[in-house]
Amino acid sequence: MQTLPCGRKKQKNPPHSSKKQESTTWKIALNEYLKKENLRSTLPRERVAEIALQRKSHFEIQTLLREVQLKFPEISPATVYRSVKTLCDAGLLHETLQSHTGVTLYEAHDDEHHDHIVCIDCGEIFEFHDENLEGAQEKAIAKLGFEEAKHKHVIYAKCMYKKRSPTT
Amino acid sequence: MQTLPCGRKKQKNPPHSSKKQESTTWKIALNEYLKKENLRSTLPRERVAEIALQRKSHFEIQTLLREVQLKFPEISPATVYRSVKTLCDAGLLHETLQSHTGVTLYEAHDDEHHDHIVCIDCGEIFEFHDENLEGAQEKAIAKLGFEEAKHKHVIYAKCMYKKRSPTT
DNA sequence: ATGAATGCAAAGGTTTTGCACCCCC
DNA sequence: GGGGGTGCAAAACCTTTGCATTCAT
Repeated sequence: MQTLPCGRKKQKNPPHSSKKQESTTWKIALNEYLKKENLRSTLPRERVAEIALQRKSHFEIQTLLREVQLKFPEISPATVYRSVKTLCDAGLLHETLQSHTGVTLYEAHDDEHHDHIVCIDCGEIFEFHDENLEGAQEKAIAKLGFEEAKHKHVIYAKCMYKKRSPTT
Repeated sequence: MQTLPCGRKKQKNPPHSSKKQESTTWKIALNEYLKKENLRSTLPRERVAEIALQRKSHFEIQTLLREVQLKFPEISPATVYRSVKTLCDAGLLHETLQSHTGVTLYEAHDDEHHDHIVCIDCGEIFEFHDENLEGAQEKAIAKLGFEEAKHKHVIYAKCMYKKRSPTT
């Protein structure tokens, strides 16, 4: 979750939420998936999962890769890539969108739907949800004959962080 | 420009439009830009520009690269990449969005603003413009404190091409 | 013990860069 | 003739793959 453009923090996990429970939820889900698919639960994969899933916002695989390498140098890049793939298959992670530089970003799966605004200046990504916009979009899609479907809605705009820069 | 989801063709350049004039417009703009920046107008760059700018819809740089290599084997990949960069700087081309496979797409600059729908099944890209949606989006952005700005709006949805596929 | 998972290194694919040469202005 | 542009090849990067080994079940 990102800082809102106005500078305030949007608290996704207020101080007294049931955070601890959350952090084990994915382990259960992961193991369920692994069992179902006759895959095995291993330490390297769990570590990658841990690091990937505790990230609250969008990350690129390179960032994850570096963090894993830092904390667990013995885990190879190949394993990170393979684990991310598995986590996507398991539905715990999904590709969200491309950053303003064109890199694929991942995000922990979240049941509440949200759209994204990517700042074309600073690259910051903001999540938001707007009923009116959802409605208008649905209508527009329907008018064009598209089937109702999940959508990723990404708006590239300018946040106000850089407002100060004068004429640069 | 793409086939509309309903199967009809949307004709962007009807048979008797002033197509010829269009095809030289970019040369003028390009040369203006080059002059302004003290750059030189050269044949390889012009050829890349020609091929890139005559494409009516979205293309990936790899496709362009292959087409250039095919028509002008003497032009090196490096030149293609460099030319695309220059054309972007000149405002004649711009990165549009990512394809459903995550590759950056380019598009010839077009004054009329449009949004994109990417079909998550077949990858087909459709352009559209919807006033209501634009309005709702502007409001949503404003509410979040974002500065009015150009936006790229990409919706990933399902078109109906694959409706026939039964249970695959 | 069986086969999935891993680490390593090599391969693959795309884009960038260094450099000598070329050619536009 | 000066400096931008080009082609070539090498380098840089990121990701995937093959294979022997390890390890979960």
